[in-house]
Amino acid sequence: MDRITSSYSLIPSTELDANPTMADLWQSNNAAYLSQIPTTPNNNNPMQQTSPNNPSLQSLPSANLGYARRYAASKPPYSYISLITHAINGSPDRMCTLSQIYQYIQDRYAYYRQNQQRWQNSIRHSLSFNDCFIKVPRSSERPGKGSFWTLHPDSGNMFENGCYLRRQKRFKVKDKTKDPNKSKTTTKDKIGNLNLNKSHSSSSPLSDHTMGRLDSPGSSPRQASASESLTLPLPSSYYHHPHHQYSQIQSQTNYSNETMPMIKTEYHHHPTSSSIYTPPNYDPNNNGLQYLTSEHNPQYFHGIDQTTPSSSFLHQIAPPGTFRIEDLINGQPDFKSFYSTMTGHETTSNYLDTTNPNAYYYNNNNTTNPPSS
DNA sequence: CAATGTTTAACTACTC
DNA sequence: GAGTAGTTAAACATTG
Repeated sequence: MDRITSSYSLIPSTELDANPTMADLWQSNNAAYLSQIPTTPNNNNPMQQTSPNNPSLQSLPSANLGYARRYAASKPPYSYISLITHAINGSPDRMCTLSQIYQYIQDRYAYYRQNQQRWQNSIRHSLSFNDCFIKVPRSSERPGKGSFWTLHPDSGNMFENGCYLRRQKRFKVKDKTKDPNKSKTTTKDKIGNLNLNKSHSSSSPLSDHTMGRLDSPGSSPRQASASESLTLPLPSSYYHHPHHQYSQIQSQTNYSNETMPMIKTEYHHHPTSSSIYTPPNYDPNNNGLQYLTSEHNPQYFHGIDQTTPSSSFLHQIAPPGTFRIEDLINGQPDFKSFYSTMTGHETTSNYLDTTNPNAYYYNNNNTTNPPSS
Protein backbone atom coordinates (compact mmCIF):
# COMPACT_ATOMS: atom_id res chain seq x y z
CA MET A 1 0.00 0.00 0.00
CA ASP A 2 1.43 3.30 -0.94
CA ARG A 3 1.48 6.29 1.28
CA ILE A 4 -1.03 8.25 -0.64
CA THR A 5 -3.76 5.69 -0.72
CA SER A 6 -3.37 4.84 2.89
CA SER A 7 -3.74 8.43 3.96
CA TYR A 8 -7.14 9.72 4.85
CA SER A 9 -6.01 13.10 5.93
CA LEU A 10 -6.31 16.18 3.87
CA ILE A 11 -2.71 16.78 3.23
CA PRO A 12 -1.58 20.24 4.19
CA SER A 13 -0.03 22.06 1.29
CA THR A 14 3.04 22.81 3.30
CA GLU A 15 3.63 19.14 3.81
CA LEU A 16 3.29 18.38 0.16
CA ASP A 17 5.46 21.26 -0.86
CA ALA A 18 8.14 20.23 1.52
CA ASN A 19 8.05 16.62 0.49
CA PRO A 20 8.84 16.08 -3.15
CA THR A 21 8.29 12.36 -2.87
CA MET A 22 4.78 12.80 -1.65
CA ALA A 23 4.15 15.48 -4.19
CA ASP A 24 5.34 13.22 -6.97
CA LEU A 25 3.14 10.41 -5.81
CA TRP A 26 0.24 12.75 -5.54
CA GLN A 27 0.82 14.07 -9.02
CA SER A 28 1.11 10.65 -10.56
CA ASN A 29 -1.92 9.32 -8.78
CA ASN A 30 -4.14 12.18 -9.79
CA ALA A 31 -2.83 13.19 -13.13
CA ALA A 32 -6.13 12.72 -14.90
CA TYR A 33 -8.07 14.86 -12.55
CA LEU A 34 -5.38 17.40 -11.93
CA SER A 35 -5.15 18.07 -15.60
CA GLN A 36 -8.53 19.70 -15.21
CA ILE A 37 -7.22 22.18 -12.73
CA PRO A 38 -5.29 25.03 -14.28
CA THR A 39 -1.99 25.61 -12.62
CA THR A 40 -1.93 29.25 -13.63
CA PRO A 41 -5.42 30.54 -14.06
CA ASN A 42 -5.88 32.80 -17.00
CA ASN A 43 -8.80 35.07 -16.50
CA ASN A 44 -8.67 36.14 -20.07
CA ASN A 45 -9.14 32.70 -21.41
CA PRO A 46 -12.33 31.06 -20.29
CA MET A 47 -11.28 27.82 -21.88
CA GLN A 48 -8.60 27.50 -19.30
CA GLN A 49 -10.95 28.11 -16.47
CA THR A 50 -13.55 25.53 -17.25
CA SER A 51 -13.30 21.83 -17.15
CA PRO A 52 -15.91 19.86 -19.02
CA ASN A 53 -15.97 17.36 -16.22
CA ASN A 54 -15.66 19.79 -13.42
CA PRO A 55 -17.18 23.10 -14.34
CA SER A 56 -17.14 24.36 -10.81
CA LEU A 57 -13.41 24.72 -10.97
CA GLN A 58 -13.86 27.92 -12.84
CA SER A 59 -15.27 29.49 -9.74
CA LEU A 60 -12.34 28.66 -7.56
CA PRO A 61 -10.37 31.65 -6.49
CA SER A 62 -6.91 31.43 -7.91
CA ALA A 63 -5.43 31.50 -4.46
CA ASN A 64 -7.31 28.35 -3.65
CA LEU A 65 -6.18 26.36 -6.63
CA GLY A 66 -3.14 24.91 -5.00
CA TYR A 67 -5.21 24.11 -2.00
CA ALA A 68 -7.89 22.61 -4.20
CA ARG A 69 -5.36 20.45 -5.98
CA ARG A 70 -4.29 19.01 -2.73
CA TYR A 71 -7.83 18.52 -1.52
CA ALA A 72 -8.61 16.65 -4.68
CA ALA A 73 -5.57 14.47 -4.22
CA SER A 74 -6.52 13.38 -0.76
CA LYS A 75 -8.58 10.42 0.16
CA PRO A 76 -11.90 11.58 1.51
CA PRO A 77 -12.19 11.03 5.26
CA TYR A 78 -14.92 8.45 4.90
CA SER A 79 -14.75 4.70 5.02
CA TYR A 80 -16.16 2.73 2.15
CA ILE A 81 -19.01 1.74 4.40
CA SER A 82 -19.94 5.32 5.03
CA LEU A 83 -19.66 6.17 1.35
CA ILE A 84 -21.96 3.31 0.46
CA THR A 85 -24.35 4.39 3.18
CA HIS A 86 -24.38 7.92 1.82
CA ALA A 87 -25.05 6.64 -1.66
CA ILE A 88 -27.95 4.52 -0.50
CA ASN A 89 -29.42 7.17 1.74
CA GLY A 90 -29.08 9.70 -0.99
CA SER A 91 -30.97 7.65 -3.51
CA PRO A 92 -34.66 8.38 -3.96
CA ASP A 93 -35.81 4.93 -2.96
CA ARG A 94 -32.95 4.08 -0.62
CA MET A 95 -31.67 1.43 -2.93
CA CYS A 96 -28.69 1.51 -5.22
CA THR A 97 -27.17 -0.76 -7.76
CA LEU A 98 -23.50 -1.35 -7.57
CA SER A 99 -22.88 0.84 -10.55
CA GLN A 100 -24.89 3.62 -8.95
CA ILE A 101 -22.75 3.40 -5.88
CA TYR A 102 -19.66 3.60 -8.03
CA GLN A 103 -21.08 6.58 -9.83
CA TYR A 104 -22.05 8.34 -6.64
CA ILE A 105 -18.57 8.02 -5.22
CA GLN A 106 -16.58 9.06 -8.21
CA ASP A 107 -18.93 11.89 -9.03
CA ARG A 108 -18.43 13.33 -5.60
CA TYR A 109 -14.82 12.57 -4.94
CA ALA A 110 -12.13 13.20 -7.46
CA TYR A 111 -9.86 10.90 -5.57
CA TYR A 112 -11.98 7.97 -6.69
CA ARG A 113 -11.65 8.78 -10.34
CA GLN A 114 -8.37 6.95 -10.24
CA ASN A 115 -7.46 3.40 -9.34
CA GLN A 116 -11.00 2.30 -9.91
CA GLN A 117 -10.25 -1.39 -9.88
CA ARG A 118 -8.81 -1.09 -6.43
CA TRP A 119 -11.52 0.79 -4.63
CA GLN A 120 -14.37 -0.77 -6.54
CA ASN A 121 -13.19 -4.17 -5.42
CA SER A 122 -13.22 -2.83 -1.89
CA ILE A 123 -16.75 -1.55 -2.37
CA ARG A 124 -17.92 -4.94 -3.51
CA HIS A 125 -16.17 -6.56 -0.60
CA SER A 126 -17.77 -4.13 1.84
CA LEU A 127 -21.21 -4.80 0.44
CA SER A 128 -20.84 -8.52 0.73
CA PHE A 129 -19.01 -8.66 3.98
CA ASN A 130 -21.00 -6.25 6.10
CA ASP A 131 -24.32 -7.22 7.54
CA CYS A 132 -25.55 -3.67 7.32
CA PHE A 133 -25.88 -3.99 3.55
CA ILE A 134 -28.62 -6.11 2.08
CA LYS A 135 -29.06 -7.19 -1.46
CA VAL A 136 -32.46 -6.67 -3.02
CA PRO A 137 -33.25 -8.80 -6.05
CA ARG A 138 -34.50 -7.12 -9.15
CA SER A 139 -38.02 -7.57 -10.29
CA SER A 140 -38.94 -8.60 -13.76
CA GLU A 141 -40.19 -5.07 -14.27
CA ARG A 142 -36.76 -3.66 -13.55
CA PRO A 143 -34.45 -5.95 -15.46
CA GLY A 144 -30.76 -5.44 -15.54
CA LYS A 145 -27.56 -6.72 -14.21
CA GLY A 146 -26.89 -6.88 -10.55
CA SER A 147 -29.16 -6.40 -7.63
CA PHE A 148 -30.10 -3.37 -5.62
CA TRP A 149 -28.40 -2.75 -2.34
CA THR A 150 -30.01 -1.23 0.68
CA LEU A 151 -29.33 -0.81 4.36
CA HIS A 152 -30.39 -3.28 6.96
CA PRO A 153 -33.36 -1.76 8.77
CA ASP A 154 -31.72 -2.38 12.12
CA SER A 155 -28.37 -0.96 11.23
CA GLY A 156 -29.54 2.38 12.56
CA ASN A 157 -27.15 5.24 12.36
CA MET A 158 -23.81 3.53 12.20
CA PHE A 159 -21.99 6.82 12.33
CA GLU A 160 -23.76 8.22 15.30
CA ASN A 161 -20.47 8.78 17.01
CA GLY A 162 -19.61 11.25 14.30
CA CYS A 163 -16.79 9.18 12.96
CA TYR A 164 -17.08 8.33 9.30
CA LEU A 165 -13.83 6.48 9.15
CA ARG A 166 -14.28 3.80 11.73
CA ARG A 167 -17.44 2.73 13.38
CA GLN A 168 -17.30 2.15 17.07
CA LYS A 169 -18.99 -1.17 16.59
CA ARG A 170 -19.55 -3.06 13.42
CA PHE A 171 -23.18 -3.78 12.79
CA LYS A 172 -23.88 -7.46 13.04
CA VAL A 173 -27.13 -9.27 12.69
CA LYS A 174 -28.05 -10.60 16.08
CA ASP A 175 -28.61 -14.21 17.01
CA LYS A 176 -26.64 -15.61 14.18
CA THR A 177 -27.08 -19.28 13.64
CA LYS A 178 -23.85 -20.76 14.79
CA ASP A 179 -22.38 -23.17 12.36
CA PRO A 180 -19.39 -24.98 13.85
CA ASN A 181 -18.12 -25.67 10.36
CA LYS A 182 -17.96 -22.00 9.47
CA SER A 183 -16.00 -19.43 11.30
CA LYS A 184 -17.51 -16.49 9.49
CA THR A 185 -20.99 -15.35 8.75
CA THR A 186 -22.29 -16.45 5.43
CA THR A 187 -24.73 -14.92 3.10
CA LYS A 188 -27.35 -17.40 4.03
CA ASP A 189 -26.77 -16.65 7.66
CA LYS A 190 -27.67 -13.08 6.97
CA ILE A 191 -30.83 -14.08 5.24
CA GLY A 192 -31.82 -16.39 7.98
CA ASN A 193 -31.09 -13.94 10.71
CA LEU A 194 -33.01 -11.29 8.94
CA ASN A 195 -36.04 -13.48 9.22
CA LEU A 196 -35.32 -14.80 12.63
CA ASN A 197 -35.03 -11.35 14.12
CA LYS A 198 -38.31 -9.86 13.27
CA SER A 199 -39.40 -9.20 16.77
CA HIS A 200 -38.62 -5.53 16.80
CA SER A 201 -38.97 -4.77 13.15
CA SER A 202 -41.85 -6.90 12.20
CA SER A 203 -43.22 -4.39 9.78
CA SER A 204 -40.00 -3.76 8.02
CA PRO A 205 -40.04 -4.50 4.35
CA LEU A 206 -36.76 -6.22 4.80
CA SER A 207 -37.63 -8.51 7.59
CA ASP A 208 -41.10 -9.22 6.38
CA HIS A 209 -40.18 -10.09 2.89
CA THR A 210 -36.52 -10.76 3.16
CA MET A 211 -35.09 -8.46 0.64
CA GLY A 212 -31.61 -9.72 1.04
CA ARG A 213 -29.50 -12.23 -0.78
CA LEU A 214 -32.06 -14.59 -2.11
CA ASP A 215 -31.11 -14.71 -5.65
CA SER A 216 -27.54 -15.76 -5.84
CA PRO A 217 -26.03 -18.85 -4.41
CA GLY A 218 -22.71 -17.15 -4.26
CA SER A 219 -19.37 -18.57 -5.03
CA SER A 220 -19.20 -21.00 -2.20
CA PRO A 221 -21.76 -23.77 -2.47
CA ARG A 222 -23.27 -24.77 0.78
CA GLN A 223 -26.21 -26.71 1.97
CA ALA A 224 -29.42 -24.91 2.55
CA SER A 225 -30.07 -24.22 6.18
CA ALA A 226 -33.36 -24.28 7.93
CA SER A 227 -33.42 -20.54 7.97
CA GLU A 228 -33.21 -20.35 4.24
CA SER A 229 -36.55 -22.03 3.91
CA LEU A 230 -38.06 -19.16 5.79
CA THR A 231 -37.08 -16.62 3.24
CA LEU A 232 -39.62 -15.12 0.95
CA PRO A 233 -39.28 -12.79 -1.98
CA LEU A 234 -40.47 -9.26 -1.81
CA PRO A 235 -43.96 -8.66 -3.05
CA SER A 236 -43.94 -7.69 -6.65
CA SER A 237 -45.59 -4.42 -5.78
CA TYR A 238 -42.40 -3.43 -4.08
CA TYR A 239 -40.59 -3.45 -7.37
CA HIS A 240 -43.43 -1.96 -9.28
CA HIS A 241 -43.47 0.97 -6.96
CA PRO A 242 -40.16 1.46 -5.33
CA HIS A 243 -41.45 4.45 -3.44
CA HIS A 244 -43.05 2.79 -0.50
CA GLN A 245 -43.48 4.52 2.74
CA TYR A 246 -42.32 3.23 6.05
CA SER A 247 -42.94 5.72 8.71
CA GLN A 248 -40.79 5.61 11.75
CA ILE A 249 -42.70 4.67 14.84
CA GLN A 250 -39.83 4.35 17.17
CA SER A 251 -36.14 4.68 16.73
CA GLN A 252 -33.91 2.42 18.70
CA THR A 253 -30.89 0.47 17.64
CA ASN A 254 -29.66 -2.38 19.73
CA TYR A 255 -25.96 -2.76 20.07
CA SER A 256 -24.28 -5.50 21.93
CA ASN A 257 -21.84 -2.95 23.28
CA GLU A 258 -23.27 -1.21 26.27
CA THR A 259 -21.50 1.99 25.42
CA MET A 260 -23.52 2.41 22.29
CA PRO A 261 -26.85 4.17 22.41
CA MET A 262 -29.87 1.95 22.62
CA ILE A 263 -32.00 2.78 19.67
CA LYS A 264 -34.59 0.48 18.29
CA THR A 265 -35.95 0.86 14.83
CA GLU A 266 -39.45 0.07 13.79
CA TYR A 267 -41.10 0.71 10.51
CA HIS A 268 -44.65 0.66 9.53
CA HIS A 269 -45.54 -0.05 6.01
CA HIS A 270 -48.13 2.03 4.25
CA PRO A 271 -48.68 0.12 1.06
CA THR A 272 -50.88 2.67 -0.53
CA SER A 273 -48.60 5.56 -0.01
CA SER A 274 -46.51 6.96 -2.78
CA SER A 275 -43.82 8.15 -0.46
CA ILE A 276 -40.56 6.47 0.10
CA TYR A 277 -38.98 4.20 2.58
CA THR A 278 -37.31 6.43 5.07
CA PRO A 279 -34.54 5.27 7.36
CA PRO A 280 -34.76 6.44 10.94
CA ASN A 281 -33.95 10.07 11.46
CA TYR A 282 -33.06 10.45 7.86
CA ASP A 283 -32.71 13.96 6.63
CA PRO A 284 -33.03 14.07 2.87
CA ASN A 285 -31.27 17.39 2.79
CA ASN A 286 -28.19 16.14 4.49
CA ASN A 287 -27.58 12.86 2.79
CA GLY A 288 -26.33 10.61 5.49
CA LEU A 289 -24.32 13.24 7.23
CA GLN A 290 -27.26 14.43 9.19
CA TYR A 291 -25.71 13.47 12.44
CA LEU A 292 -22.51 15.29 11.88
CA THR A 293 -23.72 18.33 13.71
CA SER A 294 -23.18 19.66 17.16
CA GLU A 295 -26.92 19.65 17.59
CA HIS A 296 -27.15 15.91 17.19
CA ASN A 297 -23.86 15.08 18.82
CA PRO A 298 -23.05 17.74 21.37
CA GLN A 299 -21.02 15.28 23.34
CA TYR A 300 -18.59 14.90 20.48
CA PHE A 301 -18.05 18.49 19.65
CA HIS A 302 -16.42 19.83 22.72
CA GLY A 303 -13.01 18.86 21.49
CA ILE A 304 -13.40 19.67 17.85
CA ASP A 305 -11.11 22.19 16.32
CA GLN A 306 -9.07 22.55 19.39
CA THR A 307 -5.44 21.92 19.81
CA THR A 308 -6.15 18.98 22.09
CA PRO A 309 -9.18 17.23 20.77
CA SER A 310 -10.79 14.38 22.61
CA SER A 311 -9.00 11.14 22.05
CA SER A 312 -11.87 9.59 20.18
CA PHE A 313 -11.40 12.15 17.48
CA LEU A 314 -7.68 12.14 17.27
CA HIS A 315 -7.61 10.10 14.17
CA GLN A 316 -10.26 12.15 12.46
CA ILE A 317 -8.98 15.61 12.90
CA ALA A 318 -6.55 17.12 10.50
CA PRO A 319 -3.82 19.35 11.86
CA PRO A 320 -4.93 22.87 12.72
CA GLY A 321 -5.23 25.02 9.68
CA THR A 322 -5.95 22.24 7.26
CA PHE A 323 -9.36 20.75 7.62
CA ARG A 324 -11.79 21.61 10.33
CA ILE A 325 -14.93 19.70 10.95
CA GLU A 326 -16.66 22.88 12.02
CA ASP A 327 -15.97 24.31 8.60
CA LEU A 328 -17.59 21.29 7.12
CA ILE A 329 -20.59 21.70 9.36
CA ASN A 330 -20.97 25.40 8.91
CA GLY A 331 -20.29 25.47 5.24
CA GLN A 332 -17.34 27.78 5.50
CA PRO A 333 -15.76 28.97 2.28
CA ASP A 334 -12.85 26.62 2.65
CA PHE A 335 -15.13 23.70 2.82
CA LYS A 336 -17.20 24.86 -0.06
CA SER A 337 -14.17 25.11 -2.27
CA PHE A 338 -13.16 21.73 -0.98
CA TYR A 339 -16.56 20.38 -1.86
CA SER A 340 -16.51 21.91 -5.29
CA THR A 341 -13.12 20.55 -6.00
CA MET A 342 -13.84 17.12 -4.70
CA THR A 343 -17.15 16.80 -6.40
CA GLY A 344 -17.16 19.05 -9.36
CA HIS A 345 -20.33 20.65 -8.09
CA GLU A 346 -21.17 23.79 -6.26
CA THR A 347 -23.05 23.50 -3.04
CA THR A 348 -25.13 25.85 -1.06
CA SER A 349 -25.80 23.35 1.67
CA ASN A 350 -23.58 22.26 4.43
CA TYR A 351 -22.55 19.21 2.63
CA LEU A 352 -23.89 16.99 -0.05
CA ASP A 353 -26.61 18.34 -2.24
CA THR A 354 -29.39 15.83 -2.40
CA THR A 355 -31.98 18.22 -3.66
CA ASN A 356 -31.31 17.20 -7.21
CA PRO A 357 -31.56 13.47 -7.57
CA ASN A 358 -30.92 13.76 -11.25
CA ALA A 359 -27.42 14.78 -10.49
CA TYR A 360 -26.33 11.33 -9.58
CA TYR A 361 -28.74 8.56 -9.69
CA TYR A 362 -30.26 9.03 -13.02
CA ASN A 363 -27.52 10.39 -15.12
CA ASN A 364 -25.95 7.16 -16.11
CA ASN A 365 -27.15 4.60 -18.51
CA ASN A 366 -27.30 1.80 -16.04
CA THR A 367 -30.05 3.27 -13.99
CA THR A 368 -33.69 3.82 -14.25
CA ASN A 369 -35.17 7.21 -14.77
CA PRO A 370 -36.28 9.29 -11.85
CA PRO A 371 -39.85 8.85 -10.85
CA SER A 372 -42.06 11.33 -12.55
CA SER A 373 -44.10 11.20 -9.37
C1' DC B 1 -17.05 -11.59 -21.62
C1' DA B 2 -17.50 -8.04 -18.41
C1' DA B 3 -19.91 -6.88 -14.43
C1' DT B 4 -21.39 -8.44 -10.20
C1' DG B 5 -21.02 -10.96 -5.95
C1' DT B 6 -18.66 -14.00 -2.28
C1' DT B 7 -15.00 -15.37 0.36
C1' DT B 8 -10.37 -15.66 2.32
C1' DA B 9 -6.26 -13.69 3.77
C1' DA B 10 -2.91 -10.34 4.96
C1' DC B 11 -2.27 -6.09 6.49
C1' DT B 12 -2.77 -1.36 8.91
C1' DA B 13 -4.68 1.39 12.32
C1' DC B 14 -7.44 2.20 16.13
C1' DT B 15 -9.63 1.09 20.82
C1' DC B 16 -9.51 -0.74 25.22
C1' DG C 1 -0.80 -6.42 23.43
C1' DA C 2 -5.28 -8.32 22.13
C1' DG C 3 -9.24 -7.51 19.74
C1' DT C 4 -11.56 -5.17 16.18
C1' DA C 5 -12.68 -2.21 12.03
C1' DG C 6 -11.39 -1.16 7.69
C1' DT C 7 -8.53 -1.72 3.31
C1' DT C 8 -6.61 -4.19 -0.33
C1' DA C 9 -5.68 -8.08 -3.17
C1' DA C 10 -6.97 -12.10 -5.14
C1' DA C 11 -9.44 -16.23 -6.50
C1' DC C 12 -13.49 -17.85 -7.95
C1' DA C 13 -18.59 -18.21 -9.01
C1' DT C 14 -22.61 -16.24 -11.05
C1' DT C 15 -25.20 -13.55 -14.23
C1' DG C 16 -26.93 -10.77 -18.17
